[in-house]
Amino acid sequence: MRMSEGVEWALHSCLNLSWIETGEAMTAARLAAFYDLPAAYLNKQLQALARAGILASTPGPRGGFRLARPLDRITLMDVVTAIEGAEEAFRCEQILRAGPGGGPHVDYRESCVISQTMRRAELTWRRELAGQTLADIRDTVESRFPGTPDSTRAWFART
Amino acid sequence: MRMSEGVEWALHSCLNLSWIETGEAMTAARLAAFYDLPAAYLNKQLQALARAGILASTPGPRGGFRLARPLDRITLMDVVTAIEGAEEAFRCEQILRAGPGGGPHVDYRESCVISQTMRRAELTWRRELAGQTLADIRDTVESRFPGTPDSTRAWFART
DNA sequence: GTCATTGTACTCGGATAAGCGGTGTCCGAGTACCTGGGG
DNA sequence: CCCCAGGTACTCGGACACCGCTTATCCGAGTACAATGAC
Repeated sequence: MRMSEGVEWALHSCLNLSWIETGEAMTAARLAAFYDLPAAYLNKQLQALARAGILASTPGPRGGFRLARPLDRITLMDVVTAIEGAEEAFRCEQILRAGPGGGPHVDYRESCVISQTMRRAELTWRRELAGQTLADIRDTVESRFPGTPDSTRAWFART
Repeated sequence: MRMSEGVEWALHSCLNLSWIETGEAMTAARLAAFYDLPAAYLNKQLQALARAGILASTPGPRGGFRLARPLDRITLMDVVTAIEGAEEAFRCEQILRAGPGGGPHVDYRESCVISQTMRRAELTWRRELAGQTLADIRDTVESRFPGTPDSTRAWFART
């Protein structure tokens, strides 16, 4: 059970977008160059964020990606869902249905105690992710590493 | 990000093992027949549980699998770890290292705020899983569906 | 000088291949039981 | 009748194919800008 590494890329790229905010769009290629990532593949992930309404994209020259809304309205859950999809990690295949007392019209995702418990546990995780916004992350970073915004801006201005 | 379906099989099989407890071992084939699962593949999952010390296995005639310890000492986390492995879902690839201010000797799994937050969220999930034992599940099932232990025993006695 | 038109370069966007882990299967090592014969 | 040896059937255990998803790449659609020429 492993989460796509695109999630990490997306989170870092959103933070970078917030630090270089100039009203201008930033291309996927430049965002990729910052961490030496494959540009076309990062582009694919950013597309997913755009489809989810987290980023806004504009094609053509002077085009690229921008944040579609402020960081305090983007939760970690939003980003994870955009990249990974909305499906849960534990999926009850309802094997009880094939068992002795199994009926074809029972929804075992609801009635199976194992399914309930696993989903409840996963829900606490999702709630934790939904409770953290990218603004929280940004604030913590700026508090611990105050030079980050400036140096990031400088890097993108230089290249 | 999807969890192996073997986790579901393993959890249900452990409960069944607790209900048919007779001092005798139960073969993977019979456990698989209960839910109409591929026997050889379920066997593979049970092997993982045995390696993790959750089940005890004995080969040969009259062989099979038994619970290695009581259900109240088997947590959901134990089973998930046995099947899925101990690695975390979110793995910080330390892309900050390749960035402008990145140093080769910094452990970004520890210092990166994104990594910290993602891991903390995942930890709440793991803690939830570790706080639930299979005995809790069994008690809830027996409370809601009192006939389950008997009917399960009966099915295995019949076949 | 101003405007329209054409051409060009650049960006996202989705369609298209490679790699890898989960899924599924198979046969061998080892063990308990059964069978047959001897004491 | 009891004991022992050999054979047999059964189980786990790990090695071996298969498949779908993640990873990675490429080219086309569309747009803004620049260059060019007409007015």
